[in-house]
Amino acid sequence: MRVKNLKKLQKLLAKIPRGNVATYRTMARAMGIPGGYRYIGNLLHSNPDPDKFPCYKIVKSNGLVGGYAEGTEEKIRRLRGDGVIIKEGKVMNFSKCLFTGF
DNA sequence: TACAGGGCCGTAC
DNA sequence: CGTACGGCCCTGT
Repeated sequence: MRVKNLKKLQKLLAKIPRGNVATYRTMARAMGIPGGYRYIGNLLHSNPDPDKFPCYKIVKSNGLVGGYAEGTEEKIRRLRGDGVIIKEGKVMNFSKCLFTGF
């Protein structure tokens, strides 16, 4: 099992402050895979432990929440629970909520 | 062990 | 505004 990247991603997610979000592109870049944003989605899709793996903190680079294994609405719900304002399926104040401190 | 396909995207046309 | 394709690693057969 090459869960190395998975763990890395998890660590990066843990670095995201409450109320902030990151994009697939950013995460991929932070992992050293600039063009692997799609791969990130793949990892998250096979998310082994949703509870310890806040993948909902990852949104599309255009601010849209994007998809979610358990449903987009659930994702939005969790984001709101983190203090992120979601409207019409997209993150409000996206630039502000976006965390790039990797 | 090898091959082929997949995925919560992004960018370009 | 909508469609098509691209490049990345993992999973399953």
